[in-house]
Amino acid sequence: MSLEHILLGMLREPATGYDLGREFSEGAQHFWYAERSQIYPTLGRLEDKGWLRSWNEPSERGPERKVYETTEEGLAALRAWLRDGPHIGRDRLAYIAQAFFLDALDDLDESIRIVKAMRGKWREALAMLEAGEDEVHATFGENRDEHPDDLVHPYAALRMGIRQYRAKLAWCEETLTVLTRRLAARAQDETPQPAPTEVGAVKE
Amino acid sequence: MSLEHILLGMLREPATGYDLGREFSEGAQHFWYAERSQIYPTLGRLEDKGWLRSWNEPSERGPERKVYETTEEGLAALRAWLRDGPHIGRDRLAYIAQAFFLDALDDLDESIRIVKAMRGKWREALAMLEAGEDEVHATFGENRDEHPDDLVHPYAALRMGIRQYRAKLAWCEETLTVLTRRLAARAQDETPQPAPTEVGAVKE
DNA sequence: TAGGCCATGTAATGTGTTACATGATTAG
DNA sequence: CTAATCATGTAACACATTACATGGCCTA
Repeated sequence: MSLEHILLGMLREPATGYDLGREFSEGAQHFWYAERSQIYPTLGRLEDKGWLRSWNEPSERGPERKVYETTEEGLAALRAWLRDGPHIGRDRLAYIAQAFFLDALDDLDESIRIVKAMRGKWREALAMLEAGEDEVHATFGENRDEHPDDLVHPYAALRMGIRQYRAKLAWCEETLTVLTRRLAARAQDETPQPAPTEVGAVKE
Repeated sequence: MSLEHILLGMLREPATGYDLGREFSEGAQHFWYAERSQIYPTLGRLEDKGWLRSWNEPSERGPERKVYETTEEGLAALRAWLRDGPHIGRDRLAYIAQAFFLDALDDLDESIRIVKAMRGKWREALAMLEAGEDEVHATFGENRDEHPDDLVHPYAALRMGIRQYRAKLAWCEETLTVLTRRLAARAQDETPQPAPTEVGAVKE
């Protein structure tokens, strides 16, 4: 199960279930998301297995905080999961499915509207990741050879997110070009030709 | 629910649950996957809603085939789903999580091994999509303005897949370069220096 | 005093996977 | 005769979402 291992990875630094939920929803972790209602029971299970330990701490405001931390056994489990090879699941990408079936609308204006909406969402997501990258550059410089050891992998993960969103955005531009040209061509077809010249011969 | 709408889209051409399952597992649909054990009950529900109709046909070999087809109401539901804006779910990408937490191994050779394994899988996936693209080019030419109308959206979906995999592969190369350089630098650090020259002053 | 954030969780429901059950036909 | 492919499905389990419950403290 992936969420378990992701929590093990995150809890090498102690945190509460609430903290983890916030990290997910603030997009600190662009590669995963979980609701708190899923996080709390999972933390309980991991503690039962001995992969996490926990203790209580008073909160500045609000109720007591239950702080968790990965144990040695938990770290071993995380390492086993990492060494187990890439966990590439089958993609379920509803937005590509939408692109695929968009001809059901038979309305290029609608298609264009939807692709532009995608572009808007992905631009926002990319901006967030690029802000993270800028911060890294400002702090440690642009030369990756000089980044501290423990930044290498998190930074690589960030780069993956950036590359993926850029690819999506490039696709939006490519697709908008194609759709717009087609729309223009169709508009022209429907315009009554002032002088048919010799094109008429090819008709049907 | 996405699977329902994807089946509605696919069943504009009549097919059986078995056929749909084969399309998913043969990668004809690179953006979605479902087991037959999920497909059959979903088809039943869609028929109850009146979004699909079905009839039986004898099979060439094997038991009777139950063929489904999208109804007018089903098509309307599909269109509503398409017009509803982009369905961009929160990503759950275990492989990026692995990249992120890989420092837990503290072993660059292992990191490199895992990134190479990712590259291998994605190369295969890309090759399949590119083969599909080649086929399109061979049949309809490379100029998208001249593709038939009903190919436009499926082809755009294919392009998205290709761009995504290319981005992943570019990331693999970038990451392998960084990791290899770092490995080399570390090996050099650990090699006993034959003549420390004046670098010794900076130690600690 | 109302709403937001802190902080814990449970319950019900929805979605997806794995394992199992059944049985015909065909190719090796 | 064995295995693969065709073809249907159910059942048990695992994972994820939405809604609900509780209550203190802080700010506007």
